[in-house]
Amino acid sequence: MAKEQKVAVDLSTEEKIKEAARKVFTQKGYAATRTRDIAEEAGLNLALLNYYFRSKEKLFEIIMAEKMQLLFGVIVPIVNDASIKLEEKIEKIAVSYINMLTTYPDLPIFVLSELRNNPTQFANKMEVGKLLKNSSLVQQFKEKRQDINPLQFLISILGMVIFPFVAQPVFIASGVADEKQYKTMMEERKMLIPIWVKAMLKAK
Amino acid sequence: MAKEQKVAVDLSTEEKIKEAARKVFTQKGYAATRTRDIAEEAGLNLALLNYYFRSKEKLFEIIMAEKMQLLFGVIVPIVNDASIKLEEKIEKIAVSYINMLTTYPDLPIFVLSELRNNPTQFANKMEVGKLLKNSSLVQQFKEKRQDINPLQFLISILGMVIFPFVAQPVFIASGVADEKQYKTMMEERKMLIPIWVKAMLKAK
DNA sequence: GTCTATAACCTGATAGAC
DNA sequence: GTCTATCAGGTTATAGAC
Repeated sequence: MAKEQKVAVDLSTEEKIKEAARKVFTQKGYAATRTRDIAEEAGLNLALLNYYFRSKEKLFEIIMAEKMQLLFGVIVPIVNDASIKLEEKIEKIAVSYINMLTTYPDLPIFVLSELRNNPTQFANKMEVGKLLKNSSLVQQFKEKRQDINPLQFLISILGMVIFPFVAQPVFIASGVADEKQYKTMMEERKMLIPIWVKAMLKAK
Repeated sequence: MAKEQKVAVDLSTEEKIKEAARKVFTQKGYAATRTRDIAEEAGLNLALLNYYFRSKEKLFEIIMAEKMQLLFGVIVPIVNDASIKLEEKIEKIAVSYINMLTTYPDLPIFVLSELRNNPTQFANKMEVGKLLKNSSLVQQFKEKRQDINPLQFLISILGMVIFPFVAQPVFIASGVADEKQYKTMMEERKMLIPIWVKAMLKAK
């Protein structure tokens, strides 16, 4: 069967290319992606990629910035909202992240593995670091627990929320669960993680 | 400054190539690695790669199998040892993994991102799945908590242990911590994770 | 704006001398 | 076994017709 155009036809050419690039880059990573793959996915000619975006790298940078925004953008408004108390923040982080990652399960592995290759290239997009370090969540945690580095707590929450999506291909391919069961489990985790994290808060 | 040979000179040529391949593949991934990079890293000529390993892909498969063994091999003997009780298993998993990952911090992101690209190609190396599903740890958890899917528990432990290493480049590059501080935090986690996980076990 | 054809370059692999 | 030189094929990017 011949490969077919996968992108809706009622988009501008530029948007068709971006849409195809989002899909292919996210699935295969920068290095394994050929501009031909993107053109084919978009149902367009190869030359149009360079006409609209000048180079593979420029196109990638646009997609990468978008994807980092998507991944980090979920957490920033929550951890920094001082009007939400700690326990509620935890619930919101779990629910928002799991909702978003259910839609884009390969987002974290994409962003994290591309950042491994070029940690500095995108460092400017990562003031996230300082936003987290001085966040309302960190302040609230400090009030509860002076004996533990708040970063340890934050990393643990993120690990419980994000890691299952990073490891999803392993669990599926190894037959631990099928895709549907896995999705159900992620749904369950919206309830489970807040319960577990609250228990961690009190643990001695 | 000219790039130099990075591998000890007292190894066999074959082992020099493997050692270089371990380093370059792990750092950059299969697609972004050029056989020339490996040859240069080994301080050897490009032709020797094909002489000893026939192709880039064959060499990669050898390294990939090694790395999967390293990543999955840590946990299998622990979760399946019925003579160790649940709480002790948790401690052992945290300590063994963090020790190993401190030595090979980029191991998880490498294995997980390569598996994303070819989940089926390495599926045979992943009976790990069933080993975990029927493990002593799962049995022991079931005795304690009939109300929670044991896989949820296992994924959470692994997330707390492995995720910090997957996300290390982000935290370092965003200035949340420097490499030394991060290492200290990982050391602390050997104590912290067992405490937190035990609290999760009792959480209602 | 969109296409075909092709240039310019890169990469994996091999031939053949030593 | 190890090297240099080179091939064959693929990939990004562009030129130029429409």
